Amino acid sequence: MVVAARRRPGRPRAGEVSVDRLELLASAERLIRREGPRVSLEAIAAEAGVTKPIVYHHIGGKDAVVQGLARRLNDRQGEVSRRAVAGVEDPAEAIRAFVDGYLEQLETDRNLYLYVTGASPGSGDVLALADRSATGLARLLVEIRGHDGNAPASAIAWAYGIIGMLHFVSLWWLRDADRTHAELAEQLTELLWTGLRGEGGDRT
Amino acid sequence: MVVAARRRPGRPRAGEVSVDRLELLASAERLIRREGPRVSLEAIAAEAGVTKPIVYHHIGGKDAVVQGLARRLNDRQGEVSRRAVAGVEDPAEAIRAFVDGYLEQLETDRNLYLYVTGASPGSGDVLALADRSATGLARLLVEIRGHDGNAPASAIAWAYGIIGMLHFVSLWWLRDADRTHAELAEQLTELLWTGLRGEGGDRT
DNA sequence: ATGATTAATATACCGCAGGTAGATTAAGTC
DNA sequence: GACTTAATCTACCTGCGGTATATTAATCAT
Repeated sequence: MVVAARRRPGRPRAGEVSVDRLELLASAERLIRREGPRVSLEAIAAEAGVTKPIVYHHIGGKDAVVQGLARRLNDRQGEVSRRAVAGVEDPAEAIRAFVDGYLEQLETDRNLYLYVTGASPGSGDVLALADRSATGLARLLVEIRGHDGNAPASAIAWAYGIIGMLHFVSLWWLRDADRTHAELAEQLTELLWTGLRGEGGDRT
Repeated sequence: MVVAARRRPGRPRAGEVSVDRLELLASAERLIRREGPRVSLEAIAAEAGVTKPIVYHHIGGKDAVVQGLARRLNDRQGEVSRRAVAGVEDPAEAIRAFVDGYLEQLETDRNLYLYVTGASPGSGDVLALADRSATGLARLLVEIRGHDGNAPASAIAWAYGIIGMLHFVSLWWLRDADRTHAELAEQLTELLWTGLRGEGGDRT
């Protein structure tokens, strides 16, 4: 394991650049990708060539690190999904593309995803990182559906529900992967689009 | 805080009853209900009037305790939901009753639920306790839907998805409760039953 | 009876991870 | 050049999960 050379204590000399928040997050991400989701703050600091207090100074506690990584992950995943959906007309097909993009990205960000979602020291930590996605998704839901008249109240509930659904399916799929992301996306889309009622619906 | 009198070290005298697995779990549940989801194993042991190693002897590590409590919680919640659904003909109404029962039970088991779901030391722990529910639900899905021909493969994915959905919505609802469980059940049922497609569906 | 074995317990410790206080070095400033 | 300030490291504290070992008493073999 190649550890970056540690600095001397004390203020760095004039020319030396100091680490910043961004660099720390990038280091954390690199380490997690390489070593898996069970890395300590100390290891993260070491990966950046600094020590724990620096992480606290620039970012904050572990929760803040998780938050920061979650944000990057969210943004990247949002970007992928947005690109996948772009130009797709049929809404069901759009959902399929969205989910498929989500799952495909998940495979490459696997460790990062596990770190971010698996790090719940207290309790309501998993939610904190779902909040951003949820509000965004809720907006989208209101937009595309109008939500049957007057109730955007249900949109936020739906958003959390959908995110939870994707999350759990993701964890399960990452653990015992027994199908391709394309297959899984297809299956999830069916549930999301037509619901448990199925294709039949009101036709009878 | 009334702490049960600790025993003397050594084998208990002839008449004295010894704690068993069931009693330990009951104590843990009682403590969590009273003190919230952030209780240590040591506190759980103390609540039962014993010490940590006893918990390890009778149950196992923390994971085992969580598992045990999760099982009780699952069973109770399953019971409530089963009773709520009994005799309901309309499938959509059955779903609504199921979800409503789930949410109502959640309010009384709040702390326990948070303890069980929030305790993820490593990573894939949340899944472990979802597994039982998921396989059961998957069976149910295959049963009531036949799953459109030949694919029970998607049933398990749907099951994890639905459980994840309920889970996330539950966490969110427990945190910022802004509606009644009846309202939320109604909204979730709409999503689960008709899907994002909505009532319209194939009618056009 | 009495010594050896076994069951059931408590005490005391280990290691790790998150978090923090205080020492350390050098740059800026008057 | 002395003083303040910035940025860093070292060293520690705490809480928790987990375990090794001592302690007590019942049980069993002789």
